[in-house]
Amino acid sequence: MRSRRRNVGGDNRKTRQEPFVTEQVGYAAAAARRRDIPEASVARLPVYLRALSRLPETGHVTVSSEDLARAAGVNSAKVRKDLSHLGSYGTRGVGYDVDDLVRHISNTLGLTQRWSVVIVGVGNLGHALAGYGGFASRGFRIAGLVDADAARIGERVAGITVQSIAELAAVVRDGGASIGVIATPAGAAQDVCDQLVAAGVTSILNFAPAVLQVPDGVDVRKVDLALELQILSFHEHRKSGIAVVEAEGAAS
Amino acid sequence: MRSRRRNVGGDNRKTRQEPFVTEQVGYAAAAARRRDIPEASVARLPVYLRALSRLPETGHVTVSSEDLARAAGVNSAKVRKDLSHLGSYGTRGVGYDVDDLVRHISNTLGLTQRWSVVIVGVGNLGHALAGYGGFASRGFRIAGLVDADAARIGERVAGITVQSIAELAAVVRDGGASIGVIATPAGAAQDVCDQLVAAGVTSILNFAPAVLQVPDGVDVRKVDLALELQILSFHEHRKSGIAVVEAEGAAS
DNA sequence: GCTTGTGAAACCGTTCACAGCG
DNA sequence: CGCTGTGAACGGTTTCACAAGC
Repeated sequence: MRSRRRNVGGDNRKTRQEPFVTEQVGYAAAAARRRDIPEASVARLPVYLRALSRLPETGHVTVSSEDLARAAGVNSAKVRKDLSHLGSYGTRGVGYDVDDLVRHISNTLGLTQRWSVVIVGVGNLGHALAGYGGFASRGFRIAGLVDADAARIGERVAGITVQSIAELAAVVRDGGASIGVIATPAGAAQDVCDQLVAAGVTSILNFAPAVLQVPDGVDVRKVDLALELQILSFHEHRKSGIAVVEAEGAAS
Repeated sequence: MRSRRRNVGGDNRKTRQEPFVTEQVGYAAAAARRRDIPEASVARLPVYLRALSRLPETGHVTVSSEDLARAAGVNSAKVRKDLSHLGSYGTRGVGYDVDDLVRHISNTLGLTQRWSVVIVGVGNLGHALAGYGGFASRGFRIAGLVDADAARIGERVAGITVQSIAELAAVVRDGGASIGVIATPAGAAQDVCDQLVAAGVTSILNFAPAVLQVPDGVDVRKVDLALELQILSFHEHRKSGIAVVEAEGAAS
């Protein structure tokens, strides 16, 4: 079993299967079709899903790319391109069937199965994450909370008892966790990351302001609050700079 | 020098001024030069800054693009391209002066001035944000915490007294806040956003799982936990799909 | 020598515009 | 007719490769 497999070129176009495939033996074919969805599209699918989830309440059975685009804050060409990567599930002249689309996007994102998540670090942020409703509501299960601080072990957070980081491998194994969330200080992040990977976690969501090294086959996404603020700072600064330039331009 | 198109990558902003490339000395020229740094580069500058901040401790006075690239988790060509947007501050055959680079990046990002931030919503996440050290340590000041829940008003969080959302405009004005952080439930986000904009906030960091509409000139960045998890879910799903495909390939 | 700075090429994502089809 | 699906054009980003210069 080779583990290295990134960025596979769309070499083999499998036969366009019939539209009804759900979770049958068409699994492999579905996986093959799913193979080369651009990352940028993948990142928008959850947004579409959220927008779609509010549509049935308003009595909509179908939705046009135009309407969905408005609800998702993008343009309609993008919606159509993105959805075309999942296959042709729209009806020309009509739009997309809402339920159908929800099902296909959910399938594509792998949300039909329940993923287990282990959260490392139960400080301010770890607490907030453990209590975050979006975890449970979108089918993610918290397999465990671990922390390096002995004083925190045994504490109950969001109904879960905090365990020692020494138990990490056991928590991952017993809870079947494949996703790890790092909510530790930056200094501990790489070490925690290594432990997560060693325990078998293959996807990591990193909240620590640190660059993580991981082996091939492990996906990392980062969320960095200070970075976001600094980017906004740049734009604020630029805006005030432009104001100066415009004032000088007007004065001359 | 080259005259780029005035296409500043962001999502929303108007600023319909002509190219007007001034090579004058001083603030206006600096602002003009700063005008067209690609968004992708801007997003990496904070990462470089963080990597650089740990270098003096190890006795480094200069740093090569190669070393900085390693510390930042990117490649050296990218580092050089990015830094070239700030001007030519490196020395061929030697590298970049660390202090110099920190100063130039900080200037570019507007981190030489202290920005004030107002946080709306003091739930789990709001608490975590208020207590987050990265705010203060990178020169951001919390101008105030506001919440719509009457039961929370008066509560002290991270040394700051929570005020009513009715006071938002006053908090923004008195605190000189130009950045707003939305940490409310999704349903309240657009309303809060409108209030922030009305109060004069021109940059928003949105943690609520909602698409925000803002007028031109206001920058929005979003941080979406559920979305990040769903993207990881996709990759987990894809990996297991590939495992299935490979197993079937081996079996046939 | 070594490392920066930068055109040029390759790549990727977005937008346009219209053919195709219900 | 209306809307999807998509080839083609476009624009931004990354990577390459090497000339410039300490």
